[in-house]
Amino acid sequence: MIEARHLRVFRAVAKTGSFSAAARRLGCTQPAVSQQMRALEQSVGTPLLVRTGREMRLTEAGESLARHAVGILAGLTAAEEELAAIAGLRAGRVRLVSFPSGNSVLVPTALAEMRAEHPAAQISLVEAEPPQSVEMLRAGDCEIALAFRYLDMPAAAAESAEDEWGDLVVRPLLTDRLVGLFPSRHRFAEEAQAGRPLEMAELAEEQWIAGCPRCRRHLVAVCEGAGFTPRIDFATDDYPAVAGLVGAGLGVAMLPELALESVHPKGVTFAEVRPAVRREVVALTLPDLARVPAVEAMLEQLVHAARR
Amino acid sequence: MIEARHLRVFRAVAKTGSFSAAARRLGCTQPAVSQQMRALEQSVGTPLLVRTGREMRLTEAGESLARHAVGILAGLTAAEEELAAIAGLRAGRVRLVSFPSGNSVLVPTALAEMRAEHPAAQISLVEAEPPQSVEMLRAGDCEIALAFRYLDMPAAAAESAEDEWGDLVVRPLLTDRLVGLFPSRHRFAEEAQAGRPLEMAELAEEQWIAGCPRCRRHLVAVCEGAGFTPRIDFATDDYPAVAGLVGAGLGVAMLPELALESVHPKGVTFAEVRPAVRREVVALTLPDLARVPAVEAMLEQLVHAARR
DNA sequence: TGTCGACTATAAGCACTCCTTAGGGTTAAG
DNA sequence: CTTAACCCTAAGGAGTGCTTATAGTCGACA
Repeated sequence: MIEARHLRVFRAVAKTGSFSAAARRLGCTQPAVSQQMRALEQSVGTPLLVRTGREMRLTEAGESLARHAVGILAGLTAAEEELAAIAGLRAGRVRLVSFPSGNSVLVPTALAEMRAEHPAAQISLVEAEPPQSVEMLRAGDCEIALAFRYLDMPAAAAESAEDEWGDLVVRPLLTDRLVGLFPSRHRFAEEAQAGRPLEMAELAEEQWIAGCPRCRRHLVAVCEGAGFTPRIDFATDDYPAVAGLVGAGLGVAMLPELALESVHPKGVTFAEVRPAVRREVVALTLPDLARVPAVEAMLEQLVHAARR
Repeated sequence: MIEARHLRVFRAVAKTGSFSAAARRLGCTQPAVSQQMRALEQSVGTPLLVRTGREMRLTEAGESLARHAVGILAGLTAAEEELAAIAGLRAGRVRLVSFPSGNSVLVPTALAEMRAEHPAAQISLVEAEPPQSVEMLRAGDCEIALAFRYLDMPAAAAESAEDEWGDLVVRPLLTDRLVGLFPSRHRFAEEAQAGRPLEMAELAEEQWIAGCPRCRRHLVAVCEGAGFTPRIDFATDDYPAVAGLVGAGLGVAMLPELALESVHPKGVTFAEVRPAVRREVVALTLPDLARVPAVEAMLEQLVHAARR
């Protein structure tokens, strides 16, 4: 088995024509070169060099190996340089999966900063809701998945338990509150405008507009924690659409702050609800991927962007 | 520095998708693979694999390295195969330098046997007289040089001293006698025909026809050892020409037996001369080259052919 | 749900490799 | 004849790599 170290030494010897010169070039002592060459000759089974007092010549086998060594060592250094580029963030790819409400503000600013600091990194972005995004992460279809979980849940809700993410690396980004959305003509709108928090229990008779399936399940759980089952008339994972429906007077809704940052619907009044419900937004990745430089840097930009 | 061993292990892991399977394929234990991969990841500075319980996937850096590894390992095995071919005499080149009288019988039969045993070996033949052939050997222009030296020389002749070949490898092939050549009409021809050996001293008054410069010097030394200085009228290194000149009655000569094997001149009578003069034909090579398989085999064929 | 089988990571021990220093022999130049 | 440069060999110490043994984890199957 020819080893790369052998070839590096052999090339130096072939180029300089001397063991001592090769040793100087390689930064080691001459006996080291001598031993390496002997080992190489033994491993290939035939002499490679002719020691003739004054000069050092190659045998036919030596010429042959020298020819091959050029390509092999070129390939090795090319590989090393490419990997060094990835490790040094002069290259590298990160596939990011995010849920829609994260895409509005958080992800764009993080991407902008990433682009500014590491222009060569290639970032791709795909939209997917949490259950699916984690699946993609485990399947190797992305490096980072943005997800969220609801805090302050009734103890009965086992869905958002501690080990929902299992062995994934969890980087908390931010926690945002859920706020209530009412049509401006709604009977609670004026009180909300005045700053009075609404009790969930007061909303037992309202018609509800829900978000994505997961958000919908969460809404049901929260309402049942407050003692009633919500009447859900519409459900869509398009947040602006939810706000639009509320503005049209078709019902009330509860959306995370983050989703509303870039939404300014007409005829909608926001209200704080009690008991407070918070949502934690996190970035997820696999333990090994967390050590990939490009992934590491992207995570860093995400937590930075989350601090506004 | 990426080492070849790393790449071999990495390729096995990438192909099988498992450390254990790679270990089985490589014929070692699983911890060995585990350690090698960790060392490789550390040396390139970024993770190459994603361990996700069930399966083993490559990171971007891993994919990159896998791409490069194909070419690098292909180059390595190509080099190993080519060197193995040279070492196994399925390839290999031997450049042989011989003097003219060796080319007539000895070298052709040796080449024929070499061709028969190792058809793939490429043998080239160049003609040169001993002083020059040794020079070519030292200059790297050939692998084997055929040469000769005279035995039974007067002690004064230091030229053919022990260290004429210095540190070269000397393989004795054969020793042939020098025989006298006389025109058949010569006064000694009849006695020679009867088998009476001629004394050198009897030839003091003859006209001589000499061979190559070296042979000529030797002739002078031998004659002076016998008490006279030869009168040399012609000198040529073409042995058939020497014999032809003798046959034409232009003088006497002394040629090695070997040179006469393929020469059957008309009008020439051979005679044994006293004191007997012998010539030793040897094959020379450099110590390192003596271990090159093709050179080794060619030397073997030469000594074999020398035994008729 | 519990157990079994397969996989990986880690630790300790041992052999081997590799590099160094030290010393000797040879060759070419001053 | 001396010097300098080169190569080889030998011996010692540091490091690498492999092995066995052990623990932990995941998925399958009853």
